[in-house]
Amino acid sequence: MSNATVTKIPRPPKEQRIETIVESARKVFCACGFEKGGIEDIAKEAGIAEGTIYRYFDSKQGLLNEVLRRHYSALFEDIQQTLPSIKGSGNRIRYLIRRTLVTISEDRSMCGLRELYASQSDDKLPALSHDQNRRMAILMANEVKAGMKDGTFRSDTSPSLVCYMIGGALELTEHSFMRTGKAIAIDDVTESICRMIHCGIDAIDATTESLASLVKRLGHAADRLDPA
Amino acid sequence: MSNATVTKIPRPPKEQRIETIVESARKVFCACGFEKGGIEDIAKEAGIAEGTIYRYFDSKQGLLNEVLRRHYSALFEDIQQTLPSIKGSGNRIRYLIRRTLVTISEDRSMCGLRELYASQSDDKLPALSHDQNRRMAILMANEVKAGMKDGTFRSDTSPSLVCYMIGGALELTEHSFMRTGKAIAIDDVTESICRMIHCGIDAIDATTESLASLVKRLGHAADRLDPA
DNA sequence: CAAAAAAATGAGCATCGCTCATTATTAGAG
DNA sequence: CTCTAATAATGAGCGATGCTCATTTTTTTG
Repeated sequence: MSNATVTKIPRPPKEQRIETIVESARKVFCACGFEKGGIEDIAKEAGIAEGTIYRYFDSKQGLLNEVLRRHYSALFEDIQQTLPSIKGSGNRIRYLIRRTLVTISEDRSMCGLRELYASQSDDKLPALSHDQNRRMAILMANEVKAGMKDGTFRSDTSPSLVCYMIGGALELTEHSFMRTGKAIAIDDVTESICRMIHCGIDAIDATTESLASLVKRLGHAADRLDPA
Repeated sequence: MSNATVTKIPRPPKEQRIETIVESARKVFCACGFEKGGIEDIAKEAGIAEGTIYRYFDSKQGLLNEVLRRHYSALFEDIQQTLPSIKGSGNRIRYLIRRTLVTISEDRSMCGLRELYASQSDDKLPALSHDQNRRMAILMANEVKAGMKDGTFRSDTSPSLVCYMIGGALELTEHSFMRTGKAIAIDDVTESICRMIHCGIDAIDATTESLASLVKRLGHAADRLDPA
């Protein structure tokens, strides 16, 4: 078969092959979802045989793991670079909330995978998505703890529960985005969540500011009427 | 084959057959999970052929739908009976939170299904679990709106976001319960969530104290100015 | 009782993740 | 370069499973 027109295509190095496979998997998963995106499709997209994929990955799930790992590692690198430059627990929490919303907005198809993924970990692997969620939760919990320590936050606060609430708000906003496709009002949502965290929903007769001044004025008035 | 020992077993009525199938499905799903619980297992458990199941249900997913629908319909009937007897938006929200936590604690295996289910609705049916979550969200949102209307809550609150936060806290508490199996401190969690909703996490000890003392002093002052 | 309708059956289809014997390519030694 | 061993790639096919449908069994109707 030494036909003159046949040019031998040298095998790409291992690294590049993995790159091709992961990128093909990402495309297929994003386009079809995890369940419907078959190994066959990924192999075709990558221009290789199915079996080759299994030389580099244990399973379809493992392939998804890698796709998501790469996606998240970029996000976390970004966060870890930015976070130290922000001062104040409250501001850092606000940043984490906002940054997450930006990520959700940026990549709708990937979010679909993430959602699917989070629940898939029935009893199989310690799912990567959980790890990433936990990582984010840890970052937030640290900020809450820091805030409790320096007196910014109440000391009887449960950091994990606060994170659950923030996480829940983000997750359900994501859900809603996935379903409706309606753009997320990032700044509005961020501020709403922050306000909620900081002040709750109870009505205070006046705003906090005027309450403070009211306390002062009433204090003065009381001083005159009833000097301590 | 008219053997004397063979007794003809009459076919059960349609209703009872469905009952048997759904109950068998519940058992199998709870024991093995949705993925690993095969139609074959359900058929065996029910003592019928696989094909018979498909006379009454379109698909395995449809069968799970019915299992969950029945589970939730009992919960919601209970809630709808109890809710009107509770006065005050805040108290009704507290009840909804607590009732959900009780449900989660009561039925761990069912929760596993619910979780799985919530995410499975990639683009298939409008998943039932979402419907139920939405139903609960609507109940809560109504309470938040009522509270905003009667002045209990701030008027710039976003009802849906509040529900997202509560829902998130509940869902992640559920997650944690599912993973660790550690009992949920129902009352503690309920109170933490409620406190968070009402007051946020900001430290206000100073304000609260001064408000309390202020009230006292104002009371004294008022006594002098306007002796009863 | 006979015929028609309804219910139940289970062998088998289709799909899909995954394996492994076979083939192709590369690397290293002489 | 040639021969050989190691490595990579292939794709037919296996096993599992949700689901179908021609056939059989039971019930209802006249």
